[in-house]
Amino acid sequence: MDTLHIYNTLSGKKEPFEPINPPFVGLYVCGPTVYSSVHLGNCRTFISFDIVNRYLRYLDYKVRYVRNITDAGHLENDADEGEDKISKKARLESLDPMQIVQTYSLDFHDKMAIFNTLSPDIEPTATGHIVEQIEIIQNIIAKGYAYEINGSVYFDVIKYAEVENYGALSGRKIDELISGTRDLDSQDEKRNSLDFALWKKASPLHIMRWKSPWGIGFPGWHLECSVMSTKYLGESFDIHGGGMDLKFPHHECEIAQNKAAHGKHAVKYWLHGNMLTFEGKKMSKSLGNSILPDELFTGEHPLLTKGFHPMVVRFFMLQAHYRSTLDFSNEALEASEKGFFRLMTAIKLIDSLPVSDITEVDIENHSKLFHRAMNDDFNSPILIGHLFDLVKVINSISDGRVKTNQETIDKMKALINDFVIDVLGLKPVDEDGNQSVLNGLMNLIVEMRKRARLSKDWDTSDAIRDQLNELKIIVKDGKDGATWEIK
RNA sequence: GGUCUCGUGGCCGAGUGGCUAGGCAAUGGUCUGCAAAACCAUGUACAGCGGUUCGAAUCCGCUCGAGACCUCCA
Repeated sequence: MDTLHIYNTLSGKKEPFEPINPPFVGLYVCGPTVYSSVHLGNCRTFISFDIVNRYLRYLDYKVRYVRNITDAGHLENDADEGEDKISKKARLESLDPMQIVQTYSLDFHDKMAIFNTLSPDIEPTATGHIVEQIEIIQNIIAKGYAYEINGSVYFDVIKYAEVENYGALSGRKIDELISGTRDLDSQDEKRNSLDFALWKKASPLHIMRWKSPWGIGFPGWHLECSVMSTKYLGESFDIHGGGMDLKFPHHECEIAQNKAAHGKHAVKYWLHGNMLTFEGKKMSKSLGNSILPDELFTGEHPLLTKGFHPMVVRFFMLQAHYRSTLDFSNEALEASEKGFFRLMTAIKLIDSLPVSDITEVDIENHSKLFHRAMNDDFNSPILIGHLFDLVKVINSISDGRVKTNQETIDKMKALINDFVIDVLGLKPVDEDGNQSVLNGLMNLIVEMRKRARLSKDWDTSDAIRDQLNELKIIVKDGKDGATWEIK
């Protein structure tokens, strides 16, 4: 593919990417609910869309990337007594909800930076857009697609479905949805179990509360994305992304809200990233099989044999296509780790390649294949496959088996920079004073000194100790062997 | 139960009608004091059965298995 094609969930097909107002591109991605630490599954989605963002920018589109922070309105469940996740956590820990929000927003940003994802251009919060959310609710009520009851406002899905296709995105049919609903909870004040909350009345327990025309309450979860995406990207924008698990009902509700309020579907291309699985099952907090980024970096987790560098984890994720599930395992991570370092080692070789007058390398062809891979719905695993073809070429040049000239080397370097550093967002890792390497080295030196001492080779033993002293490393001989520390 | 997706060689994972994906692991070789690295070579992989076709991992049907969504989830 010579131009970018992306898979649109709405049509179920790969479509040529044609922005509404080129060269501008509006990109909205559903961000996290900040009531606990992000786990690896969450991170995968944001890394997937980081690639989308990066490649669009590489193609010189003027991207406005909006990713929200859900800091209110996300309910524990759909029942009437459903409690806001953040509100609940705050109550349980006797904290102000905004402390929870701050703690986990910082954690989220920290992890996104560690994974080398680019920051969104705008990162709006639900609590910062209460006024806009109230306005759109009033609008939807005025259009007749929402009703108030006991201080809460619900979207009338049945009425909406009479004129619009509710389920267009997720491929669901309204009749099947109605018959398929399980709970026949008589407590439910909604007209139909499919209806979803636009505004919820706050119970006395609920500490996050705002004034509204319907009394004290808080906004429904689905609403914020409709409001904030259109506020910052316009009533029609190009790409809306999110995890596959948000397709229904979250994104379906977003579409319904937008159509009810503005009479049109806001989004041109819907993109959905697939799940990270563990032993075949979706990694999620509720299943208790989630792994936190820090646990993976340090290896401090019962299911992990060792720690992995964030760039290795990123590389691992990019070796699968964003629309496929990816199964997490120690073995798979270890394979990626070796591959990643093979790639990085080859890249470092470029600067010291022998230069010839002639070239046997068709760098333009590599470039073409790289572009073709990414143009095909951001196919990063194919790109990585092609990168390893180039790795082989680089190593062969280094070994003197293949000849190439300076011009080709320059182009190669630029190409690697574009695709590895800019598009895939991978960066070399080895230079930042790796503690485990230091420990390994010191263990080695201490062991060699021990051997010298056992054979009463005091000259060698003392020379090692003195030279380490000069490096500000103190060796201390104790009863149980030597220890060391940095002065 | 309903809707949908997936099942690729030891592992991970691309690929949607004919052309070696790739990484890791494995085996043989070149190189090397020995290793490592690198390079070269090596895999009757497409859940099963049946069908369509000159030709199927790829399309269709059935069977088996796994998963996702239908309730909060990236």
